[in-house]
Amino acid sequence: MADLELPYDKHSKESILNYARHLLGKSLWDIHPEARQVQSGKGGLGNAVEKYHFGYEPNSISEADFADAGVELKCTPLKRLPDGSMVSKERLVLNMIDYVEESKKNFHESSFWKKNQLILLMFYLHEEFKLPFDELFKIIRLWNFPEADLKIIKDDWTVIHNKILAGKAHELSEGDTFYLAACTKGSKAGAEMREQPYSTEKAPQRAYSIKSKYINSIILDSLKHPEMFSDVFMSDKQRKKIEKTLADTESVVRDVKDYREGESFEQLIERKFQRFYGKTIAEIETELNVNFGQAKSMAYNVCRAILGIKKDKIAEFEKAGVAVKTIRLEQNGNLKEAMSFPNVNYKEIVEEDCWENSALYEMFTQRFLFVIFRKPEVKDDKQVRLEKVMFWTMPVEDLKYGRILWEDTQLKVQLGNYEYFMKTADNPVCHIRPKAQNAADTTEGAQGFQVKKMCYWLNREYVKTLIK
DNA sequence: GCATGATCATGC
DNA sequence: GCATGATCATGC
Repeated sequence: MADLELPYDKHSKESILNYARHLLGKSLWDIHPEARQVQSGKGGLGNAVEKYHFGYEPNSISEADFADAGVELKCTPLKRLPDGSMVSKERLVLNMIDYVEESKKNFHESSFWKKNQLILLMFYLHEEFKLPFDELFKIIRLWNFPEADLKIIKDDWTVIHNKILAGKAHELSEGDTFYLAACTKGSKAGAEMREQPYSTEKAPQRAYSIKSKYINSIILDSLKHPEMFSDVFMSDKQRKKIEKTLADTESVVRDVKDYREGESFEQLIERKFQRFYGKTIAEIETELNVNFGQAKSMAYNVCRAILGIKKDKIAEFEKAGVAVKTIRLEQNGNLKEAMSFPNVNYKEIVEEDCWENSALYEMFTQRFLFVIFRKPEVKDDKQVRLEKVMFWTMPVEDLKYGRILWEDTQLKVQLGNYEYFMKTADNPVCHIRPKAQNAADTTEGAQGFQVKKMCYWLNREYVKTLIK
């Protein structure tokens, strides 16, 4: 198709955006009935939008889709939560990582930066039993990363790059990074392997991706701009809730000048905590003029206070999905308790098709911030001292024990056996134990009858060794 | 009411 | 001291 025939100016990002907006509030089939001839599955919508709406053949070039305007097109699904709000259905998968080629580049030469500096995001609402071609576009906008976020993304890219340079591409994990991640990509997770430059070991094929929590922050931001969305709110109540969420979040770093020379986001956070190491809760409370409140929210409140956040939520932690966890040590350095995680969802686990797509996998591949306290001899809970904080992600070699727990649990739930889940002694990393209000507090099992509530735990000894 | 983070209680 | 079972407390 000759350029002159294109209904937009391919050199102009504004023109491309304006033309994309014809789809806002509509489905592809609504305005391109001729596209009914295609019915391919995954990725089909993106390809069909390129072909039928924008009038060019889908490609797999290393440049952005609209090379002349430097705009990369991405169609990505939203899902509705039970409360009616819309969130990203999944991470946003970008280009494949060629470990060999990428190892030779710096950030600005990287395939990630070349392709994804400016993204035309077209969010459509996923609905069960509907083909994507028939689903409605709800948010359409251009996106480039704000300076403070780009700093974290560069740090993330460097973490991925350094692992490739160290011959450890096979140990990459989504939990290694904050916003930009190396996610597995292929017909079957882990099935397709690729060469890496500094090791003979083959590494699972991975692509750059933006974490779904970060995408959620883009969705929220879009709702501040009426021209970017169509028919998103179901009620005033919901609109107010979103306004509140937007108003209740605050960034740690508002100016990239806050970083010291060569410092990463992670190092900046650790630096801010360091001067409080060894201090009691009461001392930190006095010094910062705050009250940390009760156990459940204490660790997050400590983070907020020390990082200087006045509002409810720490923006960077929300966007990266950092899970803040408290660890309490006895005087001798032993853990007071194992570390608990959300409940086993019996109905869900029997439906999960593989370990990599399981809820437990998602929990265990998060980036964690451990806030570690140590107990003195006195018996006053408030007198625990802040020992240190540390970011952590479960190493790939330990994830296999997560898989063992998941496989064992799924099988037992399928068989209706709710009595003998894996215990501490059965698995070096994780186990399952009851967790309920009381003995009468039960939940529906996969077979429909009421069973005990259980939750996932990281073993006490395991956590002890990893914080050393 | 329920999910979640954390802690208590008991027995070996 | 630790594993295991059970429960408390908070926030939405």
